Amino acid sequence: MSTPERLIESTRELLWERGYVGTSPKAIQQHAGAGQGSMYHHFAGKPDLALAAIRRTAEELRRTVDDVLGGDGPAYARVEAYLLRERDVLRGCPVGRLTMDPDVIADDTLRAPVTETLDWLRDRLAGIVREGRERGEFAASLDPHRTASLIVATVQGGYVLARASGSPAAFEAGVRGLLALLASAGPDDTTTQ
Amino acid sequence: MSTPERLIESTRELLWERGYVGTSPKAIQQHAGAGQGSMYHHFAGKPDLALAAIRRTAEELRRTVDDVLGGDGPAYARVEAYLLRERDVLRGCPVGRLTMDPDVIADDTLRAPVTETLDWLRDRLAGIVREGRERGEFAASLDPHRTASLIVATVQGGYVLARASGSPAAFEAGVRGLLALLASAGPDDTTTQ
DNA sequence: GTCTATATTGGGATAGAC
DNA sequence: GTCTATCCCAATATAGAC
Repeated sequence: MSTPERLIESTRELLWERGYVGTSPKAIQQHAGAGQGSMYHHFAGKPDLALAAIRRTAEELRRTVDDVLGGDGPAYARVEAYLLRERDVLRGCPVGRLTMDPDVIADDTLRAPVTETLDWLRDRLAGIVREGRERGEFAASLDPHRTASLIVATVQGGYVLARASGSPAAFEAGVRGLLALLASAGPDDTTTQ
Repeated sequence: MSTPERLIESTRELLWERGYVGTSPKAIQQHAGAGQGSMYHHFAGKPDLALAAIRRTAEELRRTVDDVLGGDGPAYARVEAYLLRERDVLRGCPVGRLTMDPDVIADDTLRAPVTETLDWLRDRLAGIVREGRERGEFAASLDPHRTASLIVATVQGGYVLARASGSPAAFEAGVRGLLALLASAGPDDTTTQ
């Protein structure tokens, strides 16, 4: 791998592990096996390198989600596939965790890919819920936007619970709770309001 | 307020705003209007001060939750009250955000109050769901532990969405999505499995 | 209890040689 | 392109005077 590549990949990992504030240029260089001058030759500085790393992580997340959501089965099954997909639960979401980074949130350029990715994810899920509703798989009363927000929040919050308890079980519990409620939101459900 | 008090309160605010990694002793001192020596006279160092701050924040959260959850109305209403309680949404959860702090998670002493608080919160909600189920307010099939995990995850993840988009609306959307599903999980709901 | 002085390491970067 | 030297300031303390 080229030096710029190694620098970006190292930044991605450190950003995931320690966040933006907790990641120093020196740590990146050491992880990448690159010298000081080398890093500053290829990138303007820490924010520039972080931007490249965040963009790539965001792209990768979209591809992964598209893979798991791309089928044409029933809406419930696609949402289920998304929720149950393999994850490195204890590491958390490499995009979502950046929202807790004050210096990322304060910088419009760094923040943009985070905003866009989570917006995209929610809208993608909302489309699937809407489809399911139109096909009569979900109750007509199920709000696609709100339900999609709930799905994304469950995942993001599941990471918080898992990291707090030190176990993926907490993530799993929340996801199972959501799936049970979604399963009960079929078109036959007359109590849904 | 005494100097130790001001130091603890300042640490609480900075921890909430910038996290543990992003909070320096110097910043705390300036925020508290205390000198270097003064801080090290009252506290052993950054971890010691952070522990005092985290413990107090955790206690405060428990009291707040107890206040809103303490009534004796229907289970749904109590959960609703919890979900709709006033929050500083864009600041996020002062306890939950610490799970994204690598130095907190790596230190058992700092991490303990975080683990305990989120465990306690989930168990408290599980108890309410269980009560509601026993009273016939919720479907018998509703799993208390999983549902409680879902509720906590929705809130924690709602903060992520809100901070990503820069608006509390995203938090609200997820919560509304959850409330709609919970409302449909009454005892009459025969589709719940 | 609080202050100032001092110390070590790291953060984040620029300059210029090779 | 990469390396080393250098810079300045912040992070996180300790020591000892007041």
